[in-house]
Amino acid sequence: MELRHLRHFVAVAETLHMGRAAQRLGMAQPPLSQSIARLERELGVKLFERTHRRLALTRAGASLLPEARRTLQDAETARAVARGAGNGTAGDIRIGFVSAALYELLPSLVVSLRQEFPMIRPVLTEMATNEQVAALAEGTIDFGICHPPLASLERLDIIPVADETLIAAIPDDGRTGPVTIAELARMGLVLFPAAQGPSLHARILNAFAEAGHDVLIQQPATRALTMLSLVAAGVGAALLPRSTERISFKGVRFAPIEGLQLPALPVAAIARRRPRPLIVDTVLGVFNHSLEAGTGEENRIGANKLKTA
Amino acid sequence: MELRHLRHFVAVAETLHMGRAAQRLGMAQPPLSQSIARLERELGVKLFERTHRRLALTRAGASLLPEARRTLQDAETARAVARGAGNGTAGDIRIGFVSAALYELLPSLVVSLRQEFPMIRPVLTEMATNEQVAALAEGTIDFGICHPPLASLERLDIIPVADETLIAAIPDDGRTGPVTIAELARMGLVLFPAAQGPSLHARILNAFAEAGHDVLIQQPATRALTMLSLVAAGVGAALLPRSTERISFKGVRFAPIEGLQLPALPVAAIARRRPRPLIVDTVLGVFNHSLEAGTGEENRIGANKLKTA
DNA sequence: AAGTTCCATATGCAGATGATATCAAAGTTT
DNA sequence: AAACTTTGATATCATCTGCATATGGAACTT
Repeated sequence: MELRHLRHFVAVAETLHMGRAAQRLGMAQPPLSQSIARLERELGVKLFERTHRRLALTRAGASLLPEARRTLQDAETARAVARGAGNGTAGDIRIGFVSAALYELLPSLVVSLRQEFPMIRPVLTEMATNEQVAALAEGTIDFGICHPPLASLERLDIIPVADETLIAAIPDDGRTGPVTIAELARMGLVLFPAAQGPSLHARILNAFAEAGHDVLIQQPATRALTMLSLVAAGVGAALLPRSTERISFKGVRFAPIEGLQLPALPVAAIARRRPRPLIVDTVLGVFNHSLEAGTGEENRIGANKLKTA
Repeated sequence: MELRHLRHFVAVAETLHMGRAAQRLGMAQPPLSQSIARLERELGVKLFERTHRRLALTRAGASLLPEARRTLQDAETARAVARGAGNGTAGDIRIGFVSAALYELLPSLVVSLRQEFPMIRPVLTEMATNEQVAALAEGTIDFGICHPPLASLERLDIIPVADETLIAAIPDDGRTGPVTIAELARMGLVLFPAAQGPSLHARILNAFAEAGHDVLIQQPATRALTMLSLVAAGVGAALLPRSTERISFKGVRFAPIEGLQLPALPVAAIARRRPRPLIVDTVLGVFNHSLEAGTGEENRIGANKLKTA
């Protein structure tokens, strides 16, 4: 049994007329009759009732029809996916992203991808910036959304996307409004490990020092949710990208920081330099689109226009 | 592109070795290489990376693989369904049933069917006994669960299944326990139309007459839920098969009937006489099974063993 | 009764499929 | 380093499948 036979069967089943079905298939009627007969022989079932000068589906034929249609549809999809993978409009794209991208950048990218290239399937993994660089090097991901600057920027395209503001997540004290730098210093910080972003790490500590406060790092942590959990437990205060504010976490409140000139948190897209799979360029393009489209009031990130170089 | 090519591709993709794949496919290696090359040419995509004396899937190949597998799987299913439809183990079976079957007979049949013949798909329609007879005659259903006796029993196999006891559904009076025949007669009845089961209809009225009570039919109704709704509205009392008791309907209570020798409500399976599609015999067999299996305490219906004639 | 419609059968040809033989490249062993 | 092994590609040929044309036959229509 081959797809051809299923195509023939479906055509005949839909027209119930050998001649017309043959015409639709672009072939003559006799070989079509034979093809159907062959299929019936192989399956050991009559698919059509030939009586009364008219064709009618038998029960077996009626049962086969939807299955045949589905098989043909799948074959067509397979074809389209393979072709699409060739020109970068289908296939898997493995995306690494930092948690700062989780609430705005990533969703808008995924939505845009589904709309524009439904045959592209994003495979998402949250990972820190340095992990992304390593994963790109060893080919584990194709595309990263991370926080520059990067340690090794060789063989990578780095496209600045936006600057995120940092806000504080502090144990809920029942109050609202900003926290002062003195309060933050008193609580101590839950911060990412220095290795994970040495430059930003240093700049944050510097900012405190310049303001005349000495701040203690109570506990390093990597993921946003871990940090929030630690904050809720009263371990200290965390500095997180503003979009994290969307999470409501029992025992934690978010507050802008008063009197402290914290560095902005840059966000960039990274990918291997060319030569790289076409799909990477496609996704970069969609990412660009989704940034332009997303600059309404919903998007708090000042969107630097992304250029694919 | 034919299924053959997909089979070849999947074999090579899974072994990553032309020779072994060819062996698995029962063919020589050279034509397999050609077949793959042909597929790549048609799709316009390289599916394998041939470098390093070893095969490796390209991105396009990796994308195609699951689609190809799925297509082959569907084709296999199509085959199985067609074959199964030939020997009565697959396909649609259109079942008509009276509401008395809704809570015990029908579910156990459907469950057994799913277990024993997952490729058989029951298509269920609730209809009265006389409707079932007509539907069988014109080929709208294949199988019925109804209440004998039937008006025209020509060309039908009738297999007695069980006797259901009738109980009363009366407007909720806050009490529990049985109702008397006098009370029922006073309320009047919500009963099915005589045409829908002349024999039972007559026997019910007779039973009242013999007990010395004249009973008024307040309102004819066909479906169990309609009757319950009318009972709740205080129109009268309904006589329903005991399994209906499972429904809890606001404003209605169920009660056994005291002092009235009501006829039992026979239930039977009906189908066209042979010749008939094999699937009908299969379903009759499963029905039989499910009756035997279901004679635990959960089954209040005394199960007469069903014989397929 | 002749004509029309429609599916099945018969026959022939072209192209695809697969087999055998051979080649080429890369890695392994002696 | 040379011979050998492994593995995929290419060449050539036989076979078979699939489609076309021609024809037959049954059922319904005019």
